[in-house]
Amino acid sequence: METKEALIQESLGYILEESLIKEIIHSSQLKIYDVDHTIIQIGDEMRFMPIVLSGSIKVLRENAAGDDLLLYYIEGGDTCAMTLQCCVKNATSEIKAITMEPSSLLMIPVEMMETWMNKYASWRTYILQSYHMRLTELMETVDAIAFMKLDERLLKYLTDQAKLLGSLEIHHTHQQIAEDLNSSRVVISRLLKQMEIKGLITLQRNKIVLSSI
DNA sequence: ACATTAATTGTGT
DNA sequence: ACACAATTAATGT
Repeated sequence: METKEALIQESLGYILEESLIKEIIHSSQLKIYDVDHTIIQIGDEMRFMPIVLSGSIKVLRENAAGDDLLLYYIEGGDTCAMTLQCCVKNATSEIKAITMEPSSLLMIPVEMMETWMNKYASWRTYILQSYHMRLTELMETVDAIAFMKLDERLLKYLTDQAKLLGSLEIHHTHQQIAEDLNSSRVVISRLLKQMEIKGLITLQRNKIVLSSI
């Protein structure tokens, strides 16, 4: 197991200046989570901004009825500046975040955010870039929901997932996929079957294998 | 190794 | 959407 310092240096060392790295090491908390662990639940009080050091997490929105919708993913070295933004206002989370693989996260206390924003140019750039990336991904998701049919969205979901986890195999049940896409299990099963007939994928229990990306 | 049960997936209405 | 059948994995004996 790598030390906290090494992990931080490895993922952020190139982007952030030395003195800031020292401060981060000093005031952050390192958290290690297993796969499918809920890091942030809706209504949680936001006292930390997470930076993903390794692994990846998905961010979902939930409606009043309790249906989920996948918004975007956050990979290693990335952060969710939006988490911070949407939570400064009312201090509770509007979204939930779940690990997609075993992941290590760095928890930055929110009170450090403003201090560092004023103090470090590299931090400002980092946060703004992250913010921009999240917004771009969010727009892509909005486009997908507004303009793509479910079968196209499903294919995009599978390829995104494969790219992110670096494997053609996707270990999800049809039910879990349906939840991410805010659809129903039967519909997903049928669409997947069609894709299998077209030769795009092969189906096994708890596992979908992409023929190609 | 076998039987039982639970979870997942497939299909017709 | 619902109901049910079929298949597969997990567990106990």
